[in-house]
Order: sequence, then structure tokens, then C-alpha cells
Amino acid sequence: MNKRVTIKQIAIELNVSMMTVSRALNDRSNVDSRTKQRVLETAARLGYKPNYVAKSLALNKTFSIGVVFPEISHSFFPEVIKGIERVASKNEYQLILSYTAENQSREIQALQTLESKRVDGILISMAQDVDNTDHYKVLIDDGIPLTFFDRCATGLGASCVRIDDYQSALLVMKHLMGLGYEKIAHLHGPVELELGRQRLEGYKDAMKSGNLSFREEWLVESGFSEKGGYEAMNNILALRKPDMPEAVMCVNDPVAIGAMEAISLAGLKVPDDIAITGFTDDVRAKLIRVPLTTIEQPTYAIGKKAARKLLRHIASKDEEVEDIVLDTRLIVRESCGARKKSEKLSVL
Amino acid sequence: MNKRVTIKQIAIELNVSMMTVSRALNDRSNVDSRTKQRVLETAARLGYKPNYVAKSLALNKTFSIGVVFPEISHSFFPEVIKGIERVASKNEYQLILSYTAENQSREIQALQTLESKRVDGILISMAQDVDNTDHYKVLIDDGIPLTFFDRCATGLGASCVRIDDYQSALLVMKHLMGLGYEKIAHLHGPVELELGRQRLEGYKDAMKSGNLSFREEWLVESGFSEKGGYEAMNNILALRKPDMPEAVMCVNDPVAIGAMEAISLAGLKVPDDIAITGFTDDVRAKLIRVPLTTIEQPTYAIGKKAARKLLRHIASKDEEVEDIVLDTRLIVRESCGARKKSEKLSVL
DNA sequence: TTGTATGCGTTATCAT
DNA sequence: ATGATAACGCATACAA
Repeated sequence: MNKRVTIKQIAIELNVSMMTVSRALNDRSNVDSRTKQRVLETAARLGYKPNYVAKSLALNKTFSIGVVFPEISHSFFPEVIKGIERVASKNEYQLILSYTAENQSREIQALQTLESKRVDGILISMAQDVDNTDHYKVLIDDGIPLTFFDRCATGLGASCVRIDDYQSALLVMKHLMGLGYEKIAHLHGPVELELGRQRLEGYKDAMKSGNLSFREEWLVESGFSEKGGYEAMNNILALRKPDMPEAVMCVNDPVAIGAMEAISLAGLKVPDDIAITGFTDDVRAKLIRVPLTTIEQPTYAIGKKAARKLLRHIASKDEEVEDIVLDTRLIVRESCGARKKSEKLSVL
Repeated sequence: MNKRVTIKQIAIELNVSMMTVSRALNDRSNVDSRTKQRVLETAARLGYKPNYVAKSLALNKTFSIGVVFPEISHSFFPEVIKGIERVASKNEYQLILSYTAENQSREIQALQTLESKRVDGILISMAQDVDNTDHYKVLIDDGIPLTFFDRCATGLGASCVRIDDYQSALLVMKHLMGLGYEKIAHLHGPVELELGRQRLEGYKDAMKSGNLSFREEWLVESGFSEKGGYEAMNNILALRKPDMPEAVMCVNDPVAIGAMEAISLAGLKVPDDIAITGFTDDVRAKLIRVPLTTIEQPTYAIGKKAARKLLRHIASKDEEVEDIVLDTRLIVRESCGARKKSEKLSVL
């Protein structure tokens, strides 16, 4: 390994000052075009590679943004990250990824590290068990642009890109109620998260507005995983006949899939015995034996919008704080006894 | 935003030198335990956050590793990255992600940027259309530890973590031949990639060793996507009756899924009219209407092993270059007319 | 145990 | 158009 080529060496080689080399390399206007040429040639010949670490220190800017997310599920977050990456790379930003595994202490750790690495901004989707927001406040106080996506903390003065969880939940509930279901249960997400609360509120309000009688036993926390859905559903299935719901609205698709598994193992059928709905439109939703009625989210767009918003915050401290809400769509499949029988791709 | 706290300010505050502060902060032995205490307290009180950019410049080490990958498919790469992340974060390394979209020029760009950011090492899975390896050589010449995963370049003196594509292909072919199939086609990946070549060789050698007659028309390049598989399969389906294969070995699951779609649209049935095999065990493989016989790869383990190997290369320039080959397993489902009817999860 | 001088590679600022 | 100097924040090497 040869010792790394620096600006200094190019300067010596050409008998000019480091500043001239720096200017030429950065394509500044105040350099003689011939000297610029010579610098560029020499740099190429010597195999010069700019040192962004030094540059970052001098400029107090790293061209990195941190992305903090709780889960690498089968489809949602990778797709969001793809959107983020698209926007970031177009603007010559790099992504530093931090996975929190739904764990608050890992999230705190990740944010500290990102701050120390002096990222120019951070995109974050909250971990499931976050129970206070001090670690976000620290960043905001330190002037680090912070933008939430999907799972947002409110009241901190940070922008947020998300869907309308409340309205989407209403959408699901109206669909179920429209099909005549009255006894509807809800496997809900952690109420620590706004997202969990909103979907829960949508459920409750829909029940109320439909004048449907409601029981506490129909509300079970499931988390966001298949396992959580499976276990929560077993609680529901343990109810005795008149208490048994006819339909279950699940907080997301993995939970719905876990719930369907529990139902199946109990010897019951979806949708004949119990109808099920999801949320997210996981890749698997249309493929499982009884395709899942669910809410489709503009995943890729969430990533792109969040990244764009963050970049604007980075570019200007005066960028307006915004709560960006993207549209969702109800996808009716067969898990509620809908009539629709096939999707576009016949094999799937 | 308050101005950032530095070591210098702590030093002034306590009337000691910067070095004393630095030593205390880094938990060196040669500091009086009381002064260390005072430093730590003051640092906490002032809200000191170490500046890793400056630290990196001084130490010539960034504690970052670059991860370059071609695709964010539904399951494979996210899962590998999860494994990488696990090992990296345990060792206090951060991940800088670069997505190449199967594109060589983006790959070259990504590697240059990572080198300029002075990552301590790079993990890479080659883009599909890479036709020369000069950009890897540059990195290696510059002494940047480089470890390939899944899609490796050979003969460069870089370590590689992968599966045995040749043997796995043989496994698939033996299965097909064992079921009595003789006219077997292969939708193959790009031959620029070792992975594509190996699976192709496995196919050819199996045909040869089984004394099966072989036709050029049974070899169609499909790339790695559903769309590629769909189009390639249509080429096969255009063949006239005696030339039509009875089975098709696909280079991966997305291609197999695309191929099944083409078959279905042609009014034919899998496996009755044509048997299909995949490779990778995509999340969808067990869920589609005719579950797919495929090769299961130890995805998460690939990520972990690759990360560990890279970390060792970073720790010691003398770390042995290794070709690490992980085991695979044939998963028999129904796409070849196997007898097995169900999987563990009944609902799926 | 603590301090001083110097360097890491780059750019801003102020000269010339 | 070009150059000299200082600064970014931290750590190494050596001295006291």
C-alpha cells in the first residue's frame, strides 16, 4: 500500500500552494484554467483521493445522514429505505444505517453515535418500546435536523412523514361494518406509539359511531410481529361463545398472519368463522391461502418524502416543520368474505 | 443551538491540559482517578459529545464499514444486511449503505465515495452487469480491506462468503432427474457473475452425467428478476412440441415466480405440464399457489460471517484470505410434483 | 501524573 | 490568480 496522496503532495509536485490545488480540485472560479488543468492531471496521475474526513472536519459537514429504524421486516422498511437511498444518493449524501430491533436503549445508543459521527441529519422511525422522548430533544436542542417517518413522536417540533393511521383504521372498520360484522375485536400495537394509539382510536370511534357494543376482552395488545399476533389471537379464541368476535382488525399484516395461524390451528376458518384484516400490505398479504384485506401504504414514497424533507431542513434552519400525511388505500381481498376472487397476477 | 462543547472547553473549565481531558475521556490508565472523575463530571455537565470526525482524522480510523449491494429484494439482502449489522454494531462499527441497483457505474461511484469517506473496510456483493474488476483492484491496492458476499469476484485476493452454487445446482438437478424429468431447461443468470456461471455449470454437468440430451434453446438468460423470468420463460414456451422441456431450473426464486406466471398465462399448469425450481427460498416461495421447490441459503449467517471476516481483515493486515462456503439445503415443495403437501405453518 | 508541541488533510480568511 | 496562516477537534510523542 502506497502512502496516501494528499493535496500537499500535489502542491509540491507542481510548485504551487495547497490552496491553489484545493481550489482547482473544487472547481472554484478563481483559478487559472491552465493551472487547474495541471492540477487535475497531476491528481489523476498520482491517484489522489480526497479525504472526506478531513474535509468534513474543516467544513463542519459530513454529507451523511443517519437512518434509524426498528425492524427489517420482509417489506416495509427495506422499501422505505430504498426510497430514502434514492433521494440521498441523488444529492450525494450517504446513509448510515442503525437498526434498533424495537429496543429503546439501542435507539438511544444509535442516536448518540450518529451525533458523534456528526451526521448532517437523522431520519428515524421510533422503536416500539420507547417510553420517553428525551433522547430526541437532545438532538433537536443540539440543532441536528431530525425527521420522523412512519412512527413519529409528536410535539417535539420535528417534521414527520406518515400515513393517517386514524382515518385508515376507520376505513378498515367501515369496510367490516359494511359487510355486516358487529362483534369486532382489535389486536392493537403498543400504545406508546402514536401509530398504535391512532389505529386504536379509529377502532374505538368506529365502534361507537356504529353503535356496536364493545368489550374489553376484544382489545389485546399484540406488538407488531407474527408471534405477537399468534399469542394475542389465542387470547381471543379463549373467549366463550357469545363473547367470541366475528371479525378481528389487526394492527398490521404480520400480526394478522400470526392471528390467522392461531385460528387455523384452532380448527376454525377465515373468513367463515372469523374475518381478519391487516395493515401495511406486506408482500405476503396477497399470497397466503386466504388473501388478506389490508391497507396499502405508499412505502417508497414515504422514504422519498422523508429524505427530501430532511434535506431541506439541513439546507435551511428555517425550513418549516411539517406533518406530511400520505394517502392510503383499502385493498379488499378474501379474508373478510369479500366477493373479489383474484388478483392481477394469476399465479400468485 | 449552543456552540458545541469540545475537549478544550472542558480543559479550560478545569484548568488542566487538553491531554489530561482526552486521557480521562478515553479511560487511559495514566490519569489520577480524582481528576478523571472531575473530567467526566464536567463533560457530562457541559453536555460534551465526542467529535468522531476529528477523532477519525487523528486516528486514521473511522469505525465505519461500507456495505455495497445490488438489490433490495423482498428477502435476501435485507436479511444479509441484518446479519452484518448485528456483528458490526456489537463491535461498535457503523454501516454506510450503498445500493447499486445492479449497475456497474453506480457501483464504481459507491466505492469511490466509500474510499473517500475512509471507511475501514468494505463488504460488497457485485452488481449484475459488472464486466471488469479494476475498481476492486484499486481498493485492494490502496489497502482497503474488501470482502465479498454472495456474489464474489475471484482471483483478486479478497475473501468471499458464499454458498456453493455449483453443488447446489447439482442438488436441484439430481432432484429433478430423480423424479424422472429428462428434458430440463435452465433460465440462467448473467454469466458475468461467478454465481451465474456456477449454477449454469452445475446444470450442464448434471445433464451430461445423466446422459440427457441437451439443446441450446433450453438455455435462456433471465437476469434475476420476476420480469426477466417471465420473458425468458416465454422464449421457452414458444418452442414447438418435441422441443418443449418438461422442467425448468431457474437461477433464483424471483425468476421462477416470473416463469410460473408466464406458464399460467399460457394456460399451462405447474407441475403437471412443466415443473419449476427456484433458488434462494424467497419469503414468497412457500406461499404461492404452487409452492416452489428451491434451495435454502443461510442468509443471516452469510451476513454475520462476512462481517466477522472483514473485521478480522481490518484488525490485521495478515488475516488470511479465505473462500468461505456455507451449506445449503434443498427444500422440496410442490412445483415439481413432489408428494409432500404441507408446510409447518398451516395457514401459509 | 501532567503538560507541550505537533500532526491528521482540508478549507476559510486575509493578504499580495 | 495565488499564497501564507490559522483553524476544525482530537491524539501521538516526547518532555517534565
